[in-house]
Amino acid sequence: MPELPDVETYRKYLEATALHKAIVKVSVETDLLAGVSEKELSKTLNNAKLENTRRHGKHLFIRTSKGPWVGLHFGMTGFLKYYEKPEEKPEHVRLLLAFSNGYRLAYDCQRKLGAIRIIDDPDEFIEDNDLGPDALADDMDFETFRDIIRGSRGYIKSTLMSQKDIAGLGNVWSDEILYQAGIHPKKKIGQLDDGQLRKLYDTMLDVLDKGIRAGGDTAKMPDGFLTPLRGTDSECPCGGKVEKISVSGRNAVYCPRCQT
DNA sequence: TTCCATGTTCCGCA
DNA sequence: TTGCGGAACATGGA
Repeated sequence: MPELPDVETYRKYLEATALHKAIVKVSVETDLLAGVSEKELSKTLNNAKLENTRRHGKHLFIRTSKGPWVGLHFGMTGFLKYYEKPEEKPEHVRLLLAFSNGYRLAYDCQRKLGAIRIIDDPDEFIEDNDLGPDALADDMDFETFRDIIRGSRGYIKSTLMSQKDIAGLGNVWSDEILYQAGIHPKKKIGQLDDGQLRKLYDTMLDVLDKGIRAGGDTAKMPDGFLTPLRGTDSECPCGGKVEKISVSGRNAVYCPRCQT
């Protein structure tokens, strides 16, 4: 479920498990390679170590001891798993690193919508791909947020989800933020006043923080949150029914009573 | 069997 | 020309 809270969780997981260990073997599924050959990837990773990580939006960057970074994007179904016993291997492994201590790190991606890259400079990558500032970046203050949102004209949900505007929010967490802020997903940006944008900004930071603390697990969010109610015919605490509508081709889940 | 999915990219229309 | 909304994409589970 890789939006910002999930990718941040994978980043911490990788930092806690797979750093500073010599890589002795690399296997990769070539379909997911983006702008890099299998040979180049192997050359960069073999006998190298993973030194540190960085996240921008839904992208995870891992610096190797040889200099270049490995860039991982998780698509809709990607995740990381670190394990020792071969029988713990997950089902759709697309990149597998074996370390000298016998453990392995798997990048799993069932639907192949993720990507594996070699990146010389993450900042350059962010610029080349027109990614907006990360939703949790230090310099994402309210004024910056407001100016970014005001620079767009469509539905508020679409703008929140646009990685070119703000990087990190996807379908599920944008729904949660709008729900907590009491704003209808199909509200046009021109219809929102600064007070509502302020509320949206505060809510975004709060929801992402709680999402990260839950390890990105939408089912584990406490009462009063929308994410555990997705997909079911559920009732909002207000007593109304949670509904689904299409916004820019995505499923938006919301409460028509609480969100106007 | 058909539909649907938490991702991005691309095309057509205002 | 630019930006937005929707379709398309790949894969497999319900």
